[in-house]
Amino acid sequence: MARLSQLLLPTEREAPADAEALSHKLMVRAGLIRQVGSGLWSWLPAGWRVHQNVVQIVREEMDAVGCQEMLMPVVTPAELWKRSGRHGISELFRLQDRRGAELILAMSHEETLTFHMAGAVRSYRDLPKLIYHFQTKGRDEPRPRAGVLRTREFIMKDAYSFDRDLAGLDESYERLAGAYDRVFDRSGLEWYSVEADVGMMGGTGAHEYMAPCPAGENDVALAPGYAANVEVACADPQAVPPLPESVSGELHTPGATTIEALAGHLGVPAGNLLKAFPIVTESRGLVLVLLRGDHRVQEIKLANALGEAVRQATPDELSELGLEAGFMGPREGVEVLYDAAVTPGRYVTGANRSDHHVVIEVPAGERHDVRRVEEGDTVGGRTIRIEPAIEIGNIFKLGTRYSEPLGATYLDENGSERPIVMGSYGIGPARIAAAAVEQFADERGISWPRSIAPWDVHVVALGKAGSAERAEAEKLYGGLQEAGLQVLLDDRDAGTGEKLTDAELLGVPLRLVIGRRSLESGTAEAQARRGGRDLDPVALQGAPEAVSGLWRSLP
RNA sequence: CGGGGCGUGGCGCAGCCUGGUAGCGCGCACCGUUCGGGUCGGUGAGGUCGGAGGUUCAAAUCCUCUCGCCCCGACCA
Repeated sequence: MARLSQLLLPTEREAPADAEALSHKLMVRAGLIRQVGSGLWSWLPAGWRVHQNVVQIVREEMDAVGCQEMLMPVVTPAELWKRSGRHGISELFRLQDRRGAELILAMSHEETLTFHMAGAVRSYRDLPKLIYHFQTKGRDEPRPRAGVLRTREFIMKDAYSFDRDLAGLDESYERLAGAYDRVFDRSGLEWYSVEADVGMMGGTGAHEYMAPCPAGENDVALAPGYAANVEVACADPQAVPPLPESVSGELHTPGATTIEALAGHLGVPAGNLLKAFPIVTESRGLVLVLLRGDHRVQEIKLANALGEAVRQATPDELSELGLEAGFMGPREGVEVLYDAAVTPGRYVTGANRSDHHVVIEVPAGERHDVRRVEEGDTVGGRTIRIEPAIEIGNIFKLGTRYSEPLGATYLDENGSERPIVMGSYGIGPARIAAAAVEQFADERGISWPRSIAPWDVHVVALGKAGSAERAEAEKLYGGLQEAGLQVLLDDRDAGTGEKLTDAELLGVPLRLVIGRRSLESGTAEAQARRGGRDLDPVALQGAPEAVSGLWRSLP
């Protein structure tokens, strides 16, 4: 049933006042989604059609590489998560049943599936296996945002691979990566995959699939032939001229507590300064990370370089060691760590004394790449740019992170017991829908790629109820449906402007208008939503075939 | 978790500072009009002012507590 007169499609003239992101505004205005609570959203009929279209594409491509669909519950015994060590995660929703037994809402399903595999897999002959499901995930996000982009409950396609060794995992990983390429190509999005952080929990490789758009929460570093999340990106820094010899010794720098102020005061580029970033780790205590003044610490790279979690030092910890914010520099008794971009030479740094800096000679020695890459850095001579993107999928080589604690093992040819080697692979259909809105919307509204659009064709019937235009539109509606097209008919008793405006807001790829004017020539006017391009009018005689062809020619 | 902001008919907002029986636009219902870009005119319905407590003759407005929501940052298996 796709008559607008009867459909639940509450369009709005104005966006919710608190909406910021384009996809948030448009998806609410177009009647696709409605908010229930913070990070909790309902999908109205038209929105759900988009979501289901994405789901179907994912399903087909998963099946095509031999991935088997099943279903696991959301409510899960806490015991499984205690065994894997994930019960302590702060985003985990916890609950109790009537007897007081502890349960959780699954954030993903590694534990549950590994538990099943532990029981089902005995021999290397049972491997490999590729399994997936679509299921609701619960994540008590500290800050849900931007409509459906980051929510506390959402549907995810999560797949898992089970192999006997790393070589097998590599094969499964490549196979899923191929399926992912096809999913995102078919979704009509602009996308790319990037190197990603594997996290502190081990894992041997990870890629994220990114859809570039302004509302994206991730920053991606891009150069021809290079793409990486800035959490892990590495690049060659831009050169800076050496510090002029005229600047030397101890410098009186009253109030120059920021890099900008200090560089301005001395009249030298920020790259001549040495920034001190105090951190604390479990095993090392306080460490002064030293990097060029024009650079910033990338805390994930730093944590990976140190092999342990990192936090910023508190003011108390600093004053205990006689360090003063704004005038900090290397000093005896404090461990230092130099960023890789700090080449040996002269730099201005804090003198560990109020209102004073000092020029020091930095020697050659151990370096760690812990800085965030900057726009204008280079990779193999090619310049980096940084853009925001939405993470729409990820693939991750888990290894034995879950199989070991959950006892998922198999016997090899020699009869020795080995842990199963796993991979995990996620896709968020809601994010694909939101990314499509972000990427293709114009000032009039959404412009869906035809592969995920809620309908293929939007037929607008002008004229008043009972008119010849309305009757012809009804006929066209029926004919197009018989030709296998998904058709939405605007049969409301509304004004022309309202109908056309709503059609543009909703963003169905092909719009056909039947009005008095078009009837005179026995045609329906056709317009492609993408670009608002007028197409040749379609003769009502034989319209279904012509429209099918037209539709296939659209993006 | 830190910072900022907002809760007043379905949506968007004013009123609050300076207390005195709640208002505007859109939408909605009905009548007429119009019928190729949110047409025009008329009539009308709809609100415990997020909640609780307090001050006061009187609270949307002042005070206390509380719940909810948004934005920036931190965080993000």
